[in-house]
Amino acid sequence: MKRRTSQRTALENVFDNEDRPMGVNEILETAREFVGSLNQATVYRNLKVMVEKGILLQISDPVLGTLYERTGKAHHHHFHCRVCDRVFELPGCGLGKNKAVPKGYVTEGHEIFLFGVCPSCSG
Amino acid sequence: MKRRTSQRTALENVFDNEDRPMGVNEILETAREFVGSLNQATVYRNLKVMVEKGILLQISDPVLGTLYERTGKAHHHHFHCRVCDRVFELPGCGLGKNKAVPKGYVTEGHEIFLFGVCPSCSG
DNA sequence: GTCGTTGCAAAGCCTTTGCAGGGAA
DNA sequence: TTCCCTGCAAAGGCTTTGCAACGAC
Repeated sequence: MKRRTSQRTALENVFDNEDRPMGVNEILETAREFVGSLNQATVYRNLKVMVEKGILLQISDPVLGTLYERTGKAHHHHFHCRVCDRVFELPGCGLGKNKAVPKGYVTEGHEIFLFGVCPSCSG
Repeated sequence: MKRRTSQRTALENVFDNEDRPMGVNEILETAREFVGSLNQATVYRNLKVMVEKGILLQISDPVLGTLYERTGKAHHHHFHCRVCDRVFELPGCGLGKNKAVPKGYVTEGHEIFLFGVCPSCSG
């Protein structure tokens, strides 16, 4: 990732415009609004690089699979709407101090996924 | 799922002997100890049926992908050991009452994944 | 004997990779 | 001009599906 190309700028634009984890397909289609010829392989390659560089975070949705989001945000978790199948970021962390695990387990991190209906779909 | 075959018995044995979510490959290899000729496609087909019947639960590990576990257990969450890459079930739920979500979100369920080192690997 | 099940192979996704041409510096 | 990056197509995993043979009942 040493050269600035229109493809990479397109990908960054996508994440600038949508503050929400997205899958490869959505990223690809949105990015093509900027660079019509954008290829899937290029997207995969760049997403990988951006994750390694620490610009993006890879998360795993139980239904949608791999999603990508910008790093640098406050600790948060994810909400999957079963109606529109979009994932949203929820501020804060509902994990109580009783997240205590059984003796012998050493916890280093956690990921929480909530399921339900989002405001747009329940309103 | 109307006929009892040796293949299905083998699959049930696997879940009887290991109280831990497992991936297709591990399930297949373990089940082959009972039925050597067991085919991958058969495993996929039967796991699917068992999930539909409510015997098994399908969960999604961020690293390992799809895993299967027996249903009917108390509410619990999962712990992924980064050393041995096995997943364990942790009793109870550390999600506090402040799992309150922003206005407009309707929560119907949740899934928690903890990451770290398990007793066998940290001891 | 029926017809649900299995094994095998082919096909379908999603993701990665090899390669030659194209473009940033 | 250099050589990083892209597009294209082929190849790799994982999972599903079509089909003929098998076997539970």
